[in-house]
Amino acid sequence: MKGVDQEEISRRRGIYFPGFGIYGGLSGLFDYGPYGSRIKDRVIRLWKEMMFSEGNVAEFDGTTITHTQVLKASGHYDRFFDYSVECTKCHTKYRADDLVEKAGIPVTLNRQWLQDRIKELGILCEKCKGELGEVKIQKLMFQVDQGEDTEPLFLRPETAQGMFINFKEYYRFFREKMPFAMITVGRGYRNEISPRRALYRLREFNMMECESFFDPENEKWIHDPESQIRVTFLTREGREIKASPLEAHEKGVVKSHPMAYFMGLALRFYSSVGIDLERLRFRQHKKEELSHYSSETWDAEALTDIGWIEITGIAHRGNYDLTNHIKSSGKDLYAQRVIPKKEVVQKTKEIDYQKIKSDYAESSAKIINAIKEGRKELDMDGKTVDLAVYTNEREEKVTVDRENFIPTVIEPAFGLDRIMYTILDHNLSVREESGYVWLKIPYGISPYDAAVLPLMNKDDLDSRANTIFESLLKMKFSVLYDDSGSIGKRYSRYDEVGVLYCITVDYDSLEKGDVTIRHRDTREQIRIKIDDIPRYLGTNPWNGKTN
RNA sequence: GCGAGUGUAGUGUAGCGGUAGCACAAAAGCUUCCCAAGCUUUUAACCCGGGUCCGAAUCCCGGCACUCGCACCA
Repeated sequence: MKGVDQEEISRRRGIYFPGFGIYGGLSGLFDYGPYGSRIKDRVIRLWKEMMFSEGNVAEFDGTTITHTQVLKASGHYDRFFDYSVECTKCHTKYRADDLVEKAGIPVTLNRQWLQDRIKELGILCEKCKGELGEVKIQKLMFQVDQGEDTEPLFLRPETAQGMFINFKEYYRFFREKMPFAMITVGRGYRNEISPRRALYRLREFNMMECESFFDPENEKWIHDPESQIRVTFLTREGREIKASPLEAHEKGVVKSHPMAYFMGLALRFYSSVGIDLERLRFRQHKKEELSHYSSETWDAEALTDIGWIEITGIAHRGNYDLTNHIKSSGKDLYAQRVIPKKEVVQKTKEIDYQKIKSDYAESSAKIINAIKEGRKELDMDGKTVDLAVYTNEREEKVTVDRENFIPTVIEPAFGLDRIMYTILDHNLSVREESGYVWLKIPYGISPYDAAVLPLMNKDDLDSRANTIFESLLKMKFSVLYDDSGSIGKRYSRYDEVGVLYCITVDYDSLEKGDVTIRHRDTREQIRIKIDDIPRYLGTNPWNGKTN
């Protein structure tokens, strides 16, 4: 929003601010203050409600410290190091492994190795042909040390993995029926090289992620995508179309049905937290942009004062993660589907332990291992032994009505901090004539339900207002009490942090037992009975609509 | 991480060798019965660490942070 400095207001009013201020700060780390924390909590609550309304959705809450094997299987571990090298002349920076790869050599991810190859091959700066400097390592995940001789652990770079490694738990929870989805809200950590722009790029950040699991033969969500809300879709070919998620899917722009479905869900969510859909688009990732695991990815991007920013990524992860965790752990993370009954001949190989023992009493273990490795023959003391002799094939007829498959996964991942940034950007409003600033967020994410204000701090107005305040608190409303400064100044105070209602106790209140209730956006007031206050909070009595 | 620039009360700023002004905000009081009013009073700052100098917020060096470019962004 032009003319409003979001960061200035956020610092001043305790929405968010840079972390560790008294010690000079630490880049990429921000804290949410009293108002920001409440807004954030309510955004999370709305998101969860939205997701849970699907019925076949459950929640997961996992640890942030992560087993190293998980990250090795997920592919994060190999990208753990970024090898960079810089031109000593023009200071252009390159990825060392990219340069070596371009020279046509298979890359080993090792600092010294890369350094040696660059020297050996005489690789120079692509721009100015200057000499390249030292290969430097940038760690992209935060490491946690356990002890001296143990492997380090890592803080998770995304929340998703917990939803894959425990797949079987969820599969049982949903009584082995697909599709279903798991959601989680939590923190992730990435050691960004240059965190910048307030909440945009953080090193510790909040995510709201969902992993939905499908039988690849029936990759459809249980409901159809949104058909009413239309937004811009920007395809990987650069085509722009205005469509609802349903239309986008039917036209083949968005290939995946569930992906289109989650786009609609995202749109309803954005709308409920006050993000302007006129300043929102879905942008498809180009081929070279796709993550190591994804075949189709769409980002929801919002237009803010710092340009188009990604606030949600909806990625088709295929069966990448589960496949790798099956390989890496050796555990069964398969789902099963029911198929028509059929008889199949099952061939099983049995190792004839008795025969091995009688032929090779001493070195039977060698033979057995070779067979288990699937080898056909083995050299024993210069003689070639035919291993087939030691196995018996057995054929068995069995009835089968189930088969294994690895579910495919579609992941809508919402960046909470960026969503907060966008909400503030889209809702901080200025009155042109006076420069008056107010935050026009929906009631659902307003940090407090209302502020209770005595018109003046005397004549019993304050004690009456305080009684109302206390009783609203008892009824579990989140309210504030404020008797300091002129009434106008107090209205302004709560307008600026998005509190929708101000309840004012004036002289008439003392006689009639009523109060005025003021709406933030219209500044209109009406008089209502004190007992009616709870009924009015959350509604808009000025036009009969709810907020 | 590199290059350039910038760090002064909660916020926005002035001062640029003689230890800091202003505005808004906040607090106490007066005033005012409804949209950042006024008056009085008060609280409150030179990013951190070295160096030069009789004396440093000011000059120099290092760090940290921010802004803008470059690079990075699983």
